[in-house]
Amino acid sequence: MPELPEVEVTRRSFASQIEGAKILGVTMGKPLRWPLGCEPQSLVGAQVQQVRRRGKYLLIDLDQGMLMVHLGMSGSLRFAPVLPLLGAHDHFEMHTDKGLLRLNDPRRFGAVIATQGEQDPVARKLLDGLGMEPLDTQQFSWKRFSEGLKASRSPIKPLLLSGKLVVGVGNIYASEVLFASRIAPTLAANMISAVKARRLFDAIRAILALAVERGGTTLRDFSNADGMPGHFQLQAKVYGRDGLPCVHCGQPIALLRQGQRSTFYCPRCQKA
DNA sequence: CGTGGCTCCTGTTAGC
DNA sequence: TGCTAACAGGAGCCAC
Repeated sequence: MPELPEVEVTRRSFASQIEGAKILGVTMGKPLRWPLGCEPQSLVGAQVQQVRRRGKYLLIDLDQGMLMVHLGMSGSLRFAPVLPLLGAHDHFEMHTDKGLLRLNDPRRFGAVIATQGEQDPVARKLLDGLGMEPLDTQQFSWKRFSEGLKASRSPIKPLLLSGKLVVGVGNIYASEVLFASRIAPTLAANMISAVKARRLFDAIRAILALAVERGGTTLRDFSNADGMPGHFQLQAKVYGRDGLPCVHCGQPIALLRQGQRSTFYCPRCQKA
């Protein structure tokens, strides 16, 4: 469900509300991808300082330590003064003096991890090696991006998904940005022309920024921490549209598998 | 080291 | 209608 825009929209929807909150209690449901890493009770008394994001991780800074939250494939956060009774898929809840923060995650690929901070070995293992932040104009530079492409012989679609060059581009947006820049998903990164690489660089920034601005994509059931669905009907131009006519040329959209993930593209518009 | 395949888990949908 | 299999927005891990 959540790619960078959805994670960022979630962050913005509760960050300022939870700032300064004191933790009063923590409840865990079924196991998530990783254990919390500490006794839930040991978090009681800590104070939330700010909520940041790195890639698809939400980083909740505490006066002592840092919570890392990942939404995995099916996770969503809610933050509110009062919430309904815990449901079968609510696996983490943090009670604070400003409200309840709750993670609902049916598939449990998500995680909440308590660390000592960004230098904690557990945090470093997950954060080190992440690529550039595409919405950070300082960090996401054309120079580094084009050099990164030249350094890899991987097909471009799985490279985008890997997060090693640029973070936050998930399976939907990967297909969409490649369609927008008219690049075949199977093309080796180092074989992409400068013109196409520049289009891809621009498309990643533009499409992700627009998605954030519009409140994220609600393909199935995304909603932010206020419970509001996204309004970015990304009118996915290729994702999920196999067999349907390309919005640009009318040719049927094709579907292929790359690394166990579906890729959608137009065989005519996106030639190598 | 880079790359590709497998894996975790549950819910929904496509196909017979 | 009902069962079964395939597939789903992520990404770490392990074997080549």
